[in-house]
Amino acid sequence: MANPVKQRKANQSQETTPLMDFKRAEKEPFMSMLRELAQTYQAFCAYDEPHIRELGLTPPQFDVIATLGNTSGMFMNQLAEKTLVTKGTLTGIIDRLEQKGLVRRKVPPENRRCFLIVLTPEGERVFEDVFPAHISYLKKRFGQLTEYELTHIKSALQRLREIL
Amino acid sequence: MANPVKQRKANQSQETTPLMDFKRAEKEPFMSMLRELAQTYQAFCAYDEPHIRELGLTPPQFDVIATLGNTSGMFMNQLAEKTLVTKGTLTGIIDRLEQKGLVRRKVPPENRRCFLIVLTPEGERVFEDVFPAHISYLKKRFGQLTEYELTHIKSALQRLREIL
DNA sequence: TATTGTTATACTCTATAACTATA
DNA sequence: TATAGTTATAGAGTATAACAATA
Repeated sequence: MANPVKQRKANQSQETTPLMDFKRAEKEPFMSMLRELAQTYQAFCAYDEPHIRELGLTPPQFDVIATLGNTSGMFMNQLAEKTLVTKGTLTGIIDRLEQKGLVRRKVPPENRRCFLIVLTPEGERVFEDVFPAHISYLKKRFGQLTEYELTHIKSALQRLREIL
Repeated sequence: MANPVKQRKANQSQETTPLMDFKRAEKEPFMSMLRELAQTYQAFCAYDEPHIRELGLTPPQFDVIATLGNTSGMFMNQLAEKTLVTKGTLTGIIDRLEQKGLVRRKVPPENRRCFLIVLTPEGERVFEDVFPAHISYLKKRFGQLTEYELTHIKSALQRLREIL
């Protein structure tokens, strides 16, 4: 899990949604707003993801740990629904987390078709230790926002999600 | 390029940033705002991407076409910077677009180390035809927003990006 | 027969590092 | 030597479909 040094020059992240440079788009007033959404989210990921990867986790893996934290476990199908991946994909993610010793598949006696996925003690430790650290990391930036600004931004985003 | 029917039950998209279910997070006021950001962006992708894929393109491929449209071509390094991928990754993306006949590598005589990537006539056609179609598709949803709402949302996002 | 999850298959993207060709 | 881009390598995620085991 060597600390990767990216070759890219830009200060940026993973996925790019194609709203960046479509000039005709300017005719539509909503396009500049959507471009702003994409850029803002990408800027957030560019800040967020390297810290997650330093912890030796990928974003989907982190998501699974976060989802399992403070629960008594979840079944594959529940977990897939929560984390928005298909069951086949989740199998691979859980496999890798199991290899890392962070989760465990438990077969419940009452229904031996399914697995209850639970955090191992090591997984709990990650959830307890590493997550607060990540939040502190985020706080460095987002702590700057006033409560008023936060509410404001949040309600703008909610309005946007509403129509989707 | 068969029309894929996703197995997932949830109405959702690709990548999930791990901000969904981390309960301790609630202690920090900014966390709910960040969760809203992630959910809103994901909801957008869930709406946006299937339409792009119906056109036979992946999001990064669409991004390249969009970036090349209305230009006289760009070099690999410029294109990599614009689309925020590394040069090695871009090679593969351009390869696949070339296979599809949408872009072409032109060797400029004055510097034979580099390639000018240009849209083929077919690529132009995609840019001219398919993009407006995609915008109409987006308009179905975002056309609902008033100009006042748009400005409001956009400035909220800008404020957020400012601190990143 | 229906449900749960795995496996098989295939593809795209991601990144780094070593390499080739040109300058 | 420096630059532009490819190639090699490796790994993660994505999806679908076929399958096995259980119910």
